[in-house]
Amino acid sequence: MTGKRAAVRADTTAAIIRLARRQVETRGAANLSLREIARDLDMASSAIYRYFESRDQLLTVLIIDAYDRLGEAIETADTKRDRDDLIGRWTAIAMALRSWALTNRADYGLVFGTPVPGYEAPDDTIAPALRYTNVVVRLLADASSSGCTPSIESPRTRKIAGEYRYVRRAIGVDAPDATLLAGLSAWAAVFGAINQELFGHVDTVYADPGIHFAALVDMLGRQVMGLT
Amino acid sequence: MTGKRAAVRADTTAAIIRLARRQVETRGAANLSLREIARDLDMASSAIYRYFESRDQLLTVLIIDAYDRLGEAIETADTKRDRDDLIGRWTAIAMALRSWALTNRADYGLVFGTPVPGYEAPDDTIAPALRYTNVVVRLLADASSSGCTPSIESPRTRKIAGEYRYVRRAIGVDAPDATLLAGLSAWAAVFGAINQELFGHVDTVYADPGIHFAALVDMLGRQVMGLT
DNA sequence: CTGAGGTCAAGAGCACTGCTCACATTTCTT
DNA sequence: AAGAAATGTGAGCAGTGCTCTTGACCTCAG
Repeated sequence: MTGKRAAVRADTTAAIIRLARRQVETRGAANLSLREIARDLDMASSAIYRYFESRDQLLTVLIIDAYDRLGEAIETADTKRDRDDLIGRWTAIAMALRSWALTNRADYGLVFGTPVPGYEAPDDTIAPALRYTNVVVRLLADASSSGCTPSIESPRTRKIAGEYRYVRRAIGVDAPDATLLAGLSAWAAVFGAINQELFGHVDTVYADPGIHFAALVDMLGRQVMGLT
Repeated sequence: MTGKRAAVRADTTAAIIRLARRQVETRGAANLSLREIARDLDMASSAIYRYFESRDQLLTVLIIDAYDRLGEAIETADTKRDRDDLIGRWTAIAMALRSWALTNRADYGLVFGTPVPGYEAPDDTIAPALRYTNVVVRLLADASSSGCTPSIESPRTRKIAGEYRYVRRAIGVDAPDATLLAGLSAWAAVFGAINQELFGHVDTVYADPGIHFAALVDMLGRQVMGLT
């Protein structure tokens, strides 16, 4: 089953991905060139198509890979802490997200940057994409079930109550409105801050964005968990 | 001074920009084609270069334009409210940002999406880029000077105090640490939420993302202004 | 051990891209 | 009206993704 052929094939595939990732890092996804990869590998450009059926599919593989590595980073950050240590887990998750983003800028951009209009993410991206999400959802569930009440209030209107009823079902967390609002808001803030830092929208604002980020995460953690 | 020549030139320039914007909307910035614009305009592809020196420069013009329109949208949302109505201004600004983003997805992606590695934004983008920022900075300044104290606490360490000293100078707002933290965090949350919604990371979470967004903005506003 | 079937690479070629340059045409200025 | 400046043209270069035919190689069954 695993003859010489299969081994070589795996090597070549890995080499293509490696070079592709490097190109995306240095020149952006838009400038990924299959021909250049082929040149670097000393093979005909057409040979690449034995390994990936198109440029888009190569990019999709890169995206799946990125989701997967991100998921793993977030998961290990989470599971290193005691399950009861909610604040510790929150902080670890948020910090892991930021440092993964900083050390894998291209991957982050691929995954969380501008989507290409018309590009429909294939089904095999769904599961990897949910990995990092599930970690924070589980944290929210744990926070809720261990009786945390966030130090914020959710507005009470019919519309909002209905919306959060939907959210509860969608993410499978049976938490009160205020917890959902606080948690989703905190998660959005973390992503927003990372986006701003990585994509250069706050270059002149901070001396060291990491210090502000830590303060932000700390504040949000206390807020969601309701521990002043 | 403004003969036939200049008028025609202005028209052609506008037509190129219009077609370029439409291409970016439907196919993404990566697939912007000068040749196709030329074809649509019934002119030689080389003629485009009499109006824009390169594809990159055309994109830069689109970016500047986008920043400018965004700035205007945010400014008018802000100035429609009484200067004292801090919560009203905050809500108007955040809502205007979201609705601008939703109705100008391509522009939003151009401005806040994945930056191209190696692309250095030219100097003429700086001023337009600051327009929308200045609005929210001014709001923060007003909130601080009218005695709002946010309902959160900033962690107190030497590092954090030092960082916010820097931030105070950088954005020119003489507000206490807690106000800066709450304000910047709220701003990040708004952007994060819009990013997630627009770039398709929460498609299955909300029935109507707008309802959650309104609740989020409301909660953040009260938090920053310290009312309630 | 040999030959069939599957796998892989090569190279030519198509249609597209950004961009340049010499040249023709048109408009503005003097 | 004449010269200068602006504008459009078309050919051409170097690059791209992708396809297709052709031939070589490897693997495995008979």
